[in-house]
Amino acid sequence: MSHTLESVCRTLHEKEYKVTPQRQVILKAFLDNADRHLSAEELYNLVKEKHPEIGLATVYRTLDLLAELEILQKMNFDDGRSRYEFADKELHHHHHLICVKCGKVTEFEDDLLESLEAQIARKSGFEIMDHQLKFYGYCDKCR
Amino acid sequence: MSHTLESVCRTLHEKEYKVTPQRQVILKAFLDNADRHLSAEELYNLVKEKHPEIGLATVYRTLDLLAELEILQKMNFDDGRSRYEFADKELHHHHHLICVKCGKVTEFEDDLLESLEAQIARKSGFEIMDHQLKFYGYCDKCR
DNA sequence: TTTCATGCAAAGGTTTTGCATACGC
DNA sequence: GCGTATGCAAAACCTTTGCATGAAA
Repeated sequence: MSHTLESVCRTLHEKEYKVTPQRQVILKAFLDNADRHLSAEELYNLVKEKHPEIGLATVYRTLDLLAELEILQKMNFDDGRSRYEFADKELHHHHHLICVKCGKVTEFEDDLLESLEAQIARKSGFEIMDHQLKFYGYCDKCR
Repeated sequence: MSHTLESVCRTLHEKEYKVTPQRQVILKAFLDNADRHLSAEELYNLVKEKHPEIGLATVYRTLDLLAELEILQKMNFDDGRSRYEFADKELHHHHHLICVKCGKVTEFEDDLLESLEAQIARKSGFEIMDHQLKFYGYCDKCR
């Protein structure tokens, strides 16, 4: 079950945040490019096409807010800027495959880390809440 | 087999980079704190104590060089700055445990991702060269 | 009407760069 | 002596913030 404009607006409403046109426009642009791991500036550039009045700071603030509400997750793919994706808490974790040649980020939809997590918790005394696994290599097209 | 001042200087020499006093001082400070995942500025502050003449830009340039030579690896622990650790290519990979409360980064010295890597390569067509796995949670002291 | 959100510009923090000087080899 | 490395300061880059204005509820 994925996010929709309506479901996110409902969440904003429940948490007593205002459902402004800017937030809706930004969210819609993000939803329309859900697979692209957009950065703030990329999203700003998309939004600007139809809504040049919206400021970059508003995009940053909206992304911050959605991340705080755990609707989005802030990610780092080592390209010097933060990128975002939907945080589907119910879904299994997925991993990221980062092409070191073209920079494309794709997802791999199996988790398979349970036994490793259990082992680490047992051996290290660390209480694990979350993880993030990135693979670097060459995508189909680049190798 | 880990890195030493001598081995790294030898590599610099072989690759026809100059073995300057600044590079040696910076490298020594890094070696003396090999477990701390120092950032450029932290390293600069250490170095400055005894060598106030060394500039921050030189620290950045030295870290860049050592990363390019694959002596160091640039890491990102989501605290807004790059951190570095030795890249021991021969050694097993290790994973990072990041405490979300105190920020401490510790290492877990088993890899155990071979079968997952094989599976991903098979299913996705991605040629995996490297990976990075971070666990977020609470360390011994913080929970 | 009250409170929160926005837009703009300025400031912040990290990293990079230009350039004259210094120095390893 | 040649060519790279350094130090300094300025610039570049991404992100956050202050503040007056505007709009949601």
